[in-house]
Amino acid sequence: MSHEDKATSARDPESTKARILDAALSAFSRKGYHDTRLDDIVDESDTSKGAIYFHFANKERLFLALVDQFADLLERRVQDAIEDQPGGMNRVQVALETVLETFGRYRRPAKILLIQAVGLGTVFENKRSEVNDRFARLIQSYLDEAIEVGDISATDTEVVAHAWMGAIYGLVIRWVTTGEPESARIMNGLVPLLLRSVGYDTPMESRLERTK
Amino acid sequence: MSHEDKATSARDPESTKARILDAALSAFSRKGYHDTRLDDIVDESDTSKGAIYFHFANKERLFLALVDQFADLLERRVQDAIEDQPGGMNRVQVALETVLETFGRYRRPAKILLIQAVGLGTVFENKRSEVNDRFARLIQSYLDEAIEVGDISATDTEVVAHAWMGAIYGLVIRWVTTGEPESARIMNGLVPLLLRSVGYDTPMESRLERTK
DNA sequence: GCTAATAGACTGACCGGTCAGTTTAGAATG
DNA sequence: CATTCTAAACTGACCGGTCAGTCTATTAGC
Repeated sequence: MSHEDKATSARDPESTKARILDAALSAFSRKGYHDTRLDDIVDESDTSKGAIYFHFANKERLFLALVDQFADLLERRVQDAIEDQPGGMNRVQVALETVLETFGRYRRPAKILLIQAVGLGTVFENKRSEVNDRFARLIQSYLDEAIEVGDISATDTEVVAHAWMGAIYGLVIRWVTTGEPESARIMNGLVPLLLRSVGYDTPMESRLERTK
Repeated sequence: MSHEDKATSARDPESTKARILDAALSAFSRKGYHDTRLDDIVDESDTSKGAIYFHFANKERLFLALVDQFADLLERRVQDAIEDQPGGMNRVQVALETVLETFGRYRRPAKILLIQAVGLGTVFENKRSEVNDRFARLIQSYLDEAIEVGDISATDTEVVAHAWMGAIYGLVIRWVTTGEPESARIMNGLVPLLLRSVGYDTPMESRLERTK
């Protein structure tokens, strides 16, 4: 027992930090902020308390790092998906789909942002509403664009954007916790619903139903 | 100073319990579950730790009592508002308006249900999703009714109901925390938006805009 | 109608576990 | 051997929950 017990690959700060973030993601998303002990993260990351406090100022910062990390990812993905889209309502639709698809692909970070970051104190609440507003404003700007282009008629786009975020959150939260409305059903049901809410009947899928 | 200092009406179990619930409502809605100390509630209610534990099994139960209290109120109000409404889309609209109006009138309980009850452990999460589903199912049943009557065409009403709850939550949360979109703006913007999302163009307000 | 007994409501000092954060010693690297 | 990083034992504030005891009201006995 001595020089290099487990392949701890000691001396690779980046990998250590990544392992900590990984374990934190797993633990926080499972048990929430308060029910996650630093020692849980130590165990799961196969590191130590000292390592955590070397890389992060405290528990709160570690948690916030995860939120930021995911918010950045989400924004990047939306902007990448948008950029080679023609203006107007197309962008709105792609933005919505990307947000949904990203939440679907990254369940655990989504859970942290949408659930575990809620109802903690002021610091977290600020961060959360900061991230939230960031995306609401993004959507809002695409909506305003679509209005300018004439794809849809004028409305209170701020309210629309926040309502949409809320609708997405509501369903994703449910899906993340219960697995219930399958992601396909969410995709197929929600996006047209939202688009219709601003009077944009989604093309490329004619309405088949019209019973009675 | 003597026989009956403050109108503390000491020895009135009902009023004591009510004072505790009141103080708990105030404290929890302000600081959240974990940041609220039992002693905060003791101070604010002008009672004692013992009194709290006489009336409630523990901190958790005290909190859940508040959630239940508000959920019951909300359901009662919706059902009262609904009952003398003709079937179909009218009910849907009135239900929506009542939910919104109730959240508006009872800010603090709303904040507890929508924010402070999120991201606490399993017990709370279950309670929250129980309450949430209760209202989603209520809305869903009115929607199904409206479809049957022929007011709107068929859709995935479960997804719609949850999306609507989410949209409402999203805006109310924002309003409760920042005061931002004034409640009038929410009412006027959100309800038509939601109704339009299922292809029901709100009557009694013709669309004026249609630029270009 | 006075005292005693009982129950119910309430008080608050205190206990004891928990955990974020600190410290210290030492390993790896260059 | 200096620096950077990690391990793990340790500290102590903090706070939910307990409980022995007090206070008041009501009933029973005489």
